[in-house]
Amino acid sequence: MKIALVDVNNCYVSCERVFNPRLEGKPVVVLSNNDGCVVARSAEAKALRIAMGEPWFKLKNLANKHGIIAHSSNYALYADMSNRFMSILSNFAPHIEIYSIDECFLDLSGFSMDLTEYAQEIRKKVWQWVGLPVCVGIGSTKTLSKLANHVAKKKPKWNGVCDLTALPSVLQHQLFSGIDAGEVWGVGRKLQESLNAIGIKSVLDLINAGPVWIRNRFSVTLARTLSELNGIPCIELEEAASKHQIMSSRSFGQPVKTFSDLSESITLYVARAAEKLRLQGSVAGGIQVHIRTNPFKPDDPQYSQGVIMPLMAPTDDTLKLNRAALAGLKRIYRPGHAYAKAGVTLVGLSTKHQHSADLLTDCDAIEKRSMLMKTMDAINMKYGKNTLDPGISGITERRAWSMKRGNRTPAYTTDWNELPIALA
DNA sequence: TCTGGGGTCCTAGGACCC
DNA sequence: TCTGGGGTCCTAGGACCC
Repeated sequence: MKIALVDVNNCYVSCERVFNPRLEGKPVVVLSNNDGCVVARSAEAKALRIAMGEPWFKLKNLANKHGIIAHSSNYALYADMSNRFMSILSNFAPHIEIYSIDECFLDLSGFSMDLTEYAQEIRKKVWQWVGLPVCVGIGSTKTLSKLANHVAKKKPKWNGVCDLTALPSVLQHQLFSGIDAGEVWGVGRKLQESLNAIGIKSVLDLINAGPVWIRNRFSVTLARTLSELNGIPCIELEEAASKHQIMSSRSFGQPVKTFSDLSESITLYVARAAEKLRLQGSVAGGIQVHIRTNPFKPDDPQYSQGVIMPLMAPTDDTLKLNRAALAGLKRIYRPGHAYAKAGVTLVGLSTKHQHSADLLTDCDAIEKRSMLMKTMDAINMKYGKNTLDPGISGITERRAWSMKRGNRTPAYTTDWNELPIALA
């Protein structure tokens, strides 16, 4: 097997730079919803040692001192850029797996040409067509291709492409002895700490550990990772798999106290989640509702609760899902708390047509409802999100709980009203 | 003042059954 | 008085990923 991982460098910052070249060469960060914390950093910002996930309010001083430019996140723009990026990649391999908004695995098994040259061609094409800088890692398993991508990104001498399959194993081991085990895909902070404590520091140390011992001391997951590092594929390439659960949740722009404000927000999240559900042709067997206070305010009374509401029959109907969600909210809502976040998760998903109607099912009513949902989705697709929502979700301008996004750039590519206009 | 959102997988432990 | 052992299923929670 030969797998390439193509990954956009500093994705959100790079997307912003496509439309605003003045950001070039400057420290730039993109913030999460509510302008809460840093989710993307330019190379210049990384050089200032700004960490991923750092709360923005803690960086205000540093920002003033170095002229750091912060943008609110603009997901409509990033999603559209991502689609263009993926569609370019699909021309370079028979099978691809879109792994995240900025990463894609390509199956290059059986390709006999010089893969480093091929990967450079990919980089060139993506740069020419959408203006995004990417790096490419190639390995005989997904885990190795991720590791190769890390090398391509961090070490300039590789010039953006690292093909481990073309590297003799002596040199591979030399390379791996200089990389922390924590950089491996699947080894997070906790695992890295435990591994370090028993003397496994580098990727090479991990490769040399016994698989049985790792399985017993840790977990099957880490044992699988170890096999992958040794070139034995354990993680398949998955093309367009359906989601097993669909979540929609948000932190509020300001604390929310009343049941009615909470139910407005829940209704909106149900609408978003149900739309995704219908898009992938699934139905949900249940809906989970969760609410919580702000854990960063330990002096406030804390409350965090969720409940799963099973449905009589699996459905993709926004209004039925919403009825269940609000009944769940009623169960877990406690007055007197300042809620910071709420959300819903659709669970027990299955393919829509797997379900046969029973004697009590009113097929006519279902058919009518299904038309209503299709119409709603079509209108929202054409005129923008939230054009049509269930009445209870509140009027946009009056929502006390809406997000803060102070520095959002226009939706350059997805909204007619925000197209960039070239000034002659 | 101000700390994201959306996923997957595994494990432990309780309920229940025979 | 003495009160097993093995299996399945479900859920909550943790760890990880981007």
